[in-house]
Amino acid sequence: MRPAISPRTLARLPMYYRYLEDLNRQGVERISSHLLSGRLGITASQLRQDLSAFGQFGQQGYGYRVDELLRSVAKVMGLDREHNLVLVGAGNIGRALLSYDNFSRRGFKVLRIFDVSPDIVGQRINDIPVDHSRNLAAFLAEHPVEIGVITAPSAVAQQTADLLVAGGVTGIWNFAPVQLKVPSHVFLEHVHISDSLFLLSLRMQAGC
Amino acid sequence: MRPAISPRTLARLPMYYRYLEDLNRQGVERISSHLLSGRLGITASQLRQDLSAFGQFGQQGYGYRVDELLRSVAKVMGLDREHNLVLVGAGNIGRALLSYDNFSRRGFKVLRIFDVSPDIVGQRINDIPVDHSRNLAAFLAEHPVEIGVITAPSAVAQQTADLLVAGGVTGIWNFAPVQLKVPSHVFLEHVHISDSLFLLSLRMQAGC
DNA sequence: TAGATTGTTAATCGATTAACAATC
DNA sequence: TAGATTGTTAATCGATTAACAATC
Repeated sequence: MRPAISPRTLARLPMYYRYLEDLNRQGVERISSHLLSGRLGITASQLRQDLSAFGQFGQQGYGYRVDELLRSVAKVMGLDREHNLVLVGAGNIGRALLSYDNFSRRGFKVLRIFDVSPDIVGQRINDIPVDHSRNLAAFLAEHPVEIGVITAPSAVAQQTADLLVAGGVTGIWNFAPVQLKVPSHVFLEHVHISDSLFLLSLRMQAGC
Repeated sequence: MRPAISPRTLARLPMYYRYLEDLNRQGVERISSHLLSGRLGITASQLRQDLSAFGQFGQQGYGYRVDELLRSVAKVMGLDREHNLVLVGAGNIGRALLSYDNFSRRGFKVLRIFDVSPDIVGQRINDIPVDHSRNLAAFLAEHPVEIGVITAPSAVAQQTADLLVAGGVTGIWNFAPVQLKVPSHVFLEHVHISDSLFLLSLRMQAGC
């Protein structure tokens, strides 16, 4: 097993990926660590240090080939393969995520949506069947799912996480504003939307 | 002016606030740094260190009064006053944010929504008038707005930010997956939703 | 009072930056 | 070749943790 990579380094990879995609789309062939880091507001040292945690992708005197680096970063991030997802909670945020084509394009396939509202159970959203949440465990027993998306209300977030974990999910993407407890083998990422607004307010207030 | 507070400390405040609110709602009167930090998965040292950047809120031998600490943290975060917002881009994410009552409850008032779609310009969403984006500058000239929310497509995110800054906004809450450039007096918080999913994928792939 | 717990100082740890030999 | 730029080691910086005197 590779040595553990620093969490800060990991957290910057998606930004690199996003920007490299942009450059690639624009047809840029090569880029140096100085130019790339400058655009991202970090130092060239940091960029090279970060990349070196995953391998050697550049050439002295030349820099990086954008398309090659993009492909390498994608692979490191697991974006070269498919991921099966389920989404629990088809409220506003859930629907916003589902309508975002960026994910399916990158191989994140939502197999099924779970909700408790009789209005939508049995329907389809973005061509994905909506099932009642009580059937979540049964579904997971039948289908291999890597990632569970929690867009359900806070009150049921923890029990939803428990069901997902029991069903063999190894990654949870949580939008409910609560600290979830999951076993250490399960990876947890949260998007605390309101925390972000409150942090903006705090920084404006504190002036830093 | 107070000495600058570490960005990591700032970033944890919203979590403290959220959890204290929970405790307060449950009627808990007092809590020690050990108990509180334990629930949040950090050390008691870190919690006390963080709080001490803003003042002294506890009592030796007793701990913290939940309601007092909550009020203090809210004040530090600027949540004891109103903030005027405008939202640019009433797509899926924009609408999801607008339907989230959590913000208006905390004093974040969306004065107006801007979009370019003829289907919604002139309508109201959640009782907030929708105006054409071309009128954004004019609106900002007439109304004091602190925070601009960018939920518009990436392609127009930077020019939207420029308009907001020119209009006197001092905080930008950005949901477009691009690195915005803003002057140093403007505070910028972004919610890069897809970065978060990609980071989850990366961590699962890398095993850390 | 005795026990508990804070606020803060000092020690440790980790992350960032600087520097440079290797080399395209 | 000469100039440019990488990958990596060493130096610096900042953040976290440990420890403890102060005190409720």
